[in-house]
Amino acid sequence: MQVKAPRGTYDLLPGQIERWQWLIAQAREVFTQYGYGEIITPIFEHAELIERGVGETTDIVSKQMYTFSDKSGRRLTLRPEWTAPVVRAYLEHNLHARPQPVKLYYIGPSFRYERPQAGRYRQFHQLGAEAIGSADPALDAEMIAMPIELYRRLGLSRFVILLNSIGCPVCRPAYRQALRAALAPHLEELCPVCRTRYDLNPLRILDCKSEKCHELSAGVPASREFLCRECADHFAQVQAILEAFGLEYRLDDRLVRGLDYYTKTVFEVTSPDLGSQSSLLGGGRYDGLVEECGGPPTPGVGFAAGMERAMSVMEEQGLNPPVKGGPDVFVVTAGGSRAGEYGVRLRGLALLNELRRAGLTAETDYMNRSLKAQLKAAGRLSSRFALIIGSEEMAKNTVQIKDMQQGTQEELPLDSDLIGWIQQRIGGSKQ
RNA sequence: GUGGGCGUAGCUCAGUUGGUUAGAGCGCCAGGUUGUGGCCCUGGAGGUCGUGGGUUCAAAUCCCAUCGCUCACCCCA
Repeated sequence: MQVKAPRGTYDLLPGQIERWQWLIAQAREVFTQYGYGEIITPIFEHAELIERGVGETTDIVSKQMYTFSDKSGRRLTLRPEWTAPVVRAYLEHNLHARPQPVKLYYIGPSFRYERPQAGRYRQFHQLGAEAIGSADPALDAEMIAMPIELYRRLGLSRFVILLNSIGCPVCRPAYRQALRAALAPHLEELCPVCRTRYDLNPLRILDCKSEKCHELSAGVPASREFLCRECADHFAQVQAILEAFGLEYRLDDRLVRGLDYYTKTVFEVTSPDLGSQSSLLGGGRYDGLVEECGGPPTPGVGFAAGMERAMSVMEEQGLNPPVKGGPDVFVVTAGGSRAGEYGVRLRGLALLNELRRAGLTAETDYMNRSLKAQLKAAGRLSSRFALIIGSEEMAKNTVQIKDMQQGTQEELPLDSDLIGWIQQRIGGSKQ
């Protein structure tokens, strides 16, 4: 048997998961403040939804999907991203009947079959948001400002906002033609992939990393020069709002994004503290997607942020959640759970149970350790108090309570208000 | 799918031109106190040297293959 997590997946254990939970907690708080409600969709969807939603010619659909048939022969796909599933849910549950726009956020795993590397996994986690039903440029800006605010609260700094507009079905054909015209003389010099892109999706030639293609496409016109009146107007407003928010961004002619559904605004936030996969989040507007999925013409905009990427920067910069202390009390039973002292153990366990029911964080030993070793364990857990009970205490109906920080110890009657005594000393925050 | 780097204890790593029972630090467990943690001292457990084959009197060490990890390309979160 293979005792190893599958390639491109990993386990999160206590010690690292606190940071993960912190990220999620902060995200929930920020998204809620911005008026987004959480949505959870299935981890798998009908393959067709993803294929049509994301686009047949994209890398995701053409080579990165986990697609399988279930026992009834349905073709299903582990979701490679959340936008298409969220749009599906929007249509399925008639969310267009609710006040528009519908603002949703999500947190959870996505799957893409790729060779793993720094910041890239086969099961990775995204947190993101979608605002469906409005074409307001304020939402485009919100999709950038909101995650940036999340990063700010987590303590991340040093990111670069890349922005572009790739037009709409009205103006893009003209741009495509211009692009083809500019590249036509060099068609033979393009890489094989780009030669097929030339016909299918010439915009993608712009973000080809091959040196030759990069050179050849250097002088071509930018999509922004071909925007129709509406798109140009929209983009100007997005920029104005970002500026009003005090967010600095960089216009990037080559930012076209690899998913077919984008229209108008596209953006990416990158971090210099990441490896080669430097993108913290990406997103854009998708005014044609709802219709493509069988709904009425409905605008939408969203972003998806990589949780592993954020975690990586947080780790890099030593950004940790506020430290939580150890247990309030560690119950030490002298003589351990040895048969002869079982009465002691039983009394100790009853006390432990009582402490926990009172809302205190309480621990004990489960390894039949010596008194000394139990105290050591209590110290290792940074327990605030050690409550010690042995045969002497049993006889006197008392317990020893030791302050592990001060090193002081006193004896209290068993029928005194032990819990009150402890609560008073750990501060009133616990009930 | 392609290329580079790396696989020795739970973790981080030593291991000479091939040479005897493969080591250290940390961690873990126990003892140094008949019932008291942290520091210190002592001891202990723990390793198919990734796996398979080859060369050799002898392989952790050299060769081949294979698997895994990792970084990069493509692309993206």
